[in-house]
Amino acid sequence: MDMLSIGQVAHRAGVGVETVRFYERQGLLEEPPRRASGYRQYSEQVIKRLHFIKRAQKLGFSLKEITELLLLRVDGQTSCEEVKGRTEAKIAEVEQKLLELQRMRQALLQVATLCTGQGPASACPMLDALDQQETLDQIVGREA
Amino acid sequence: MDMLSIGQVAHRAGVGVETVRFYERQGLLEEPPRRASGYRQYSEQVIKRLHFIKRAQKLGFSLKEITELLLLRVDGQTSCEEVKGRTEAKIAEVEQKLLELQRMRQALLQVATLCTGQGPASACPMLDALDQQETLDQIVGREA
DNA sequence: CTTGACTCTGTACCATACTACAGAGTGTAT
DNA sequence: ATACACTCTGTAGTATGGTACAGAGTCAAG
Repeated sequence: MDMLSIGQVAHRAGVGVETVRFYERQGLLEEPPRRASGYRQYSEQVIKRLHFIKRAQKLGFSLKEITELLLLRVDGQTSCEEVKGRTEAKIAEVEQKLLELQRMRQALLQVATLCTGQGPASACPMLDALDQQETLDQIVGREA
Repeated sequence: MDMLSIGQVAHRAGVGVETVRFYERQGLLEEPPRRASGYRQYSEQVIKRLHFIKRAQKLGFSLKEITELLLLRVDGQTSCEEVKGRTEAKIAEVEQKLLELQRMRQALLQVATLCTGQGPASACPMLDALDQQETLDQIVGREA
């Protein structure tokens, strides 16, 4: 099994070398073994880990949340039940984000229909809507 | 027309005093006239402006984007069409995020069904699945 | 006229997620 | 053996959207 340098890892994962070290400091990547010189030596595994991180980020997870997702597998202390609990909490979180985004989408769509797409911006009905709380409050809802 | 102090403005708009000054520095609020003492004097107008900013933020616009929206209206050159275009771009952005979250939700749900909720984490079928990232890759999809 | 709340400027700080050095040592191809 | 790319640690800077002082001056009520 041949080892990878940090530069090779970064290149193959499509991130910067500094990012790899940053993730290590943040606890998203384990500290890899070192050569006598102190150079980090990675196995192929870390590429997959980096891909996982990037995907999760695209889905709106913060690095902190991703750390938690990763801990689900690493932490040998936790029981299977706890694993299930965390996963379900994460699902609830995702569903909450989905609801928020769906409401945002509705608001944007409705606001967009106001816009005729003609005339100067000074007379744009959409900007007017943003100026008058009744309109947008109706659309967006008036939660805290 | 009576004038408002920065504290009154902040209170009525539901933001902090520091936030009002911050928005001024960022160019989201015009520099208001001052009293002899240097105290800022605001008209009612600024309350509307602040509401506009908060509503646009709720729709997912960044302060920079909001600045642009505000400039669009001031600039007689730009058309309503441009505002519509920006809104539609924002809608596309939100819809993309929705798709990604829905896929993540599916992945988490499927992974959660593997978990019996019993026994130690070392024997958790879900963790096994997560250990072999191919499984999750399959579920989540393996785009760039 | 004093007290306490308010406001002023300027700077520093919080979290998030990197990114860019400096200055030193290392690996390798020719 | 020497050139040059690579890596090391540590620190500092970027952008976003604020928040929190310090130290000075101001306003309004009693």
